[in-house]
Amino acid sequence: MTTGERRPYKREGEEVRREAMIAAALDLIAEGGIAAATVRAIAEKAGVTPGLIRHYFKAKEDLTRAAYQTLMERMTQASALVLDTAPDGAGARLAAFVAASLRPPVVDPAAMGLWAGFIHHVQRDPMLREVHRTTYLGYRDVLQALIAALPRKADAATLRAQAIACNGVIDGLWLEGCALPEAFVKDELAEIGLRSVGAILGVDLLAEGKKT
Amino acid sequence: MTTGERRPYKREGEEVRREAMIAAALDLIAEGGIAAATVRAIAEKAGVTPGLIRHYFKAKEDLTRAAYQTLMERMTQASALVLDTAPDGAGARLAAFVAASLRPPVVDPAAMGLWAGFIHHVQRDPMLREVHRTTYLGYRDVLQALIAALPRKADAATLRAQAIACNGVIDGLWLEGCALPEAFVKDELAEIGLRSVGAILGVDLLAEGKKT
DNA sequence: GCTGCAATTATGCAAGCGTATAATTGGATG
DNA sequence: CATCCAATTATACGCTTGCATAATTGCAGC
Repeated sequence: MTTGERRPYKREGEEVRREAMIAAALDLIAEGGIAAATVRAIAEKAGVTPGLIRHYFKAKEDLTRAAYQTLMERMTQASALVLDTAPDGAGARLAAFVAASLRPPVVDPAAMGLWAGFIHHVQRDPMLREVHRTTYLGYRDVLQALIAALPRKADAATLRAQAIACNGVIDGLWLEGCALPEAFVKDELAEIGLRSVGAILGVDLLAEGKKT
Repeated sequence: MTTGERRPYKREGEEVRREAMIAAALDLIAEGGIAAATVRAIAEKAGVTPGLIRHYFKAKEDLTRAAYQTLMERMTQASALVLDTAPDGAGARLAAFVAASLRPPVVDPAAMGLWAGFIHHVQRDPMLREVHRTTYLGYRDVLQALIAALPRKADAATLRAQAIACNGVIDGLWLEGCALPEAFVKDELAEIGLRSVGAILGVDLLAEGKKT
């Protein structure tokens, strides 16, 4: 029989542990849904014992909140990244942004599962709701700025409506690509997205997109 | 002390009980997410004892499957209903269909929560996946038929791409309306949807929609 | 190298979960 | 109105869950 030795461990800073726990939680939710992200499973994946979670998050709900915030920040900076390496020209930048949103790794069943898993909490928890609102509107503002940069004339109200519409196309196509990946051939969604956004705005984005 | 009397009950047909249990499960998921739909809670809401659920569904997963199928059938026939009362004329029918999809009661946070709650299961359970696939493609076919009826000329490939695109706009705007209802004024989404679908197809749906 | 304290592990509990199985009873049938 | 079976209830079991609390230990500062 074993001598009941206590598990050895290494001390870490608060930040390191919190991040490990959040990452573990997101991984588990992506793999097996919200139900798989139990305190014990998160602890194991993060390489700690369940008790430590309680030490850093006073309740599991707090960890959930932190995980959602992290997820949203990841998404936001992922789309910002595309613009860093985008070519010059308003049309080309918009085209790159749209196309990137409709191809892997953004189009990814796991990402949708992750996002969907949080929806219930977002609808009920005012804090999560605020995170959601801020992220959504922030994303739309980026899109609206790209649209505004196009060489056209458009008043503010039109601009807002077009940004909402383009955001809607992107989100909808993203959703369908994630939910039913085998229903579309490679790059089909990106092409449809470019054509649709172009039609809404009255410009030819497909030509711009083909350049990249 | 009570005399431990057994709860009286009324015998019902299989169909009645199954439907009651499915309805109870959907209600609970809509109200409190998947986690709230426990066997005991479903039984209570359906007016029976937990054991009876096992009598009609050999496992909880079977009830989940039946509930998802029912949800999808509801949605399908809800959109078909709109077309029954739609005015004559291809453009007007399409406009009515689009607008109805972007207004209550179709745009409804609870419906989205319900839908999101099932996503994880849909991604993992081949049977649910098939139900999803069939429903999605069926809906898109209806939309494609409406588009095909427009007085324009368009080849099959273009038709398919446009149907996907229009479906994407509708789904995306639906999603945003459900997720952030207060971010849009009344009928704003429907108007944006009509304008966008019209732009994609090269027709003026807004004029058609205004008539109703 | 000792000391102190925060970081970490270990243990335990009450509640709720899905499921199995046995005991009852409603109500159609003759 | 007695019979009988399916519909229904009742009870219990083994697991897992989130959470509380107590015991340990790594390691920085002296």
